[in-house]
Amino acid sequence: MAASIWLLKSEPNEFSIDDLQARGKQGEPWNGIRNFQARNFMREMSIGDIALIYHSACKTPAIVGYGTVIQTAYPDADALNPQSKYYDEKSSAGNNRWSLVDIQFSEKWSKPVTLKQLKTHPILSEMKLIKQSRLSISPVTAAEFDEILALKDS
DNA sequence: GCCAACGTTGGC
DNA sequence: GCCAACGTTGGC
Repeated sequence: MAASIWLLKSEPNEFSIDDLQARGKQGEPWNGIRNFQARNFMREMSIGDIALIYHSACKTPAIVGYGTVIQTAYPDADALNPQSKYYDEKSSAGNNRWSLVDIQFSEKWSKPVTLKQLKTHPILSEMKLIKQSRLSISPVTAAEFDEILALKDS
């Protein structure tokens, strides 16, 4: 089966694509997702899936490159740690509500595809990212991915 | 910093 | 199980 394509948001102040690149081949645990829809998408991810990286809450929101899924969903230990800002009192070792995947850096684009471009594009303006703006992880169709790649090379 | 959108919580 | 209140996200 062909790899699926996803879009993962991150705030560059917190964790940017440069930080992901710096992690090298060990990758980064994509922790702190506390939204059920986003979590469910993570649980559908397979090794080798493409993870577009979108920078949000910054000067120019944009898709800035992509990574690859190198570890499928596993329990998020931060949910069980009262010291963590991602602690969830409703989770327990036997019933951890939250999961995460590991993402490895693949490529940073010299020409990011901006939110403005997406919003004005006939196909990309229909993306889940745009339609459901607060969702931090969303699926991307093969057709949408083609259009995104065309824009970053244009 | 404002505020619209919207997911989650909790009282009933 | 409804829905008002609340909290968070994220573009502008």
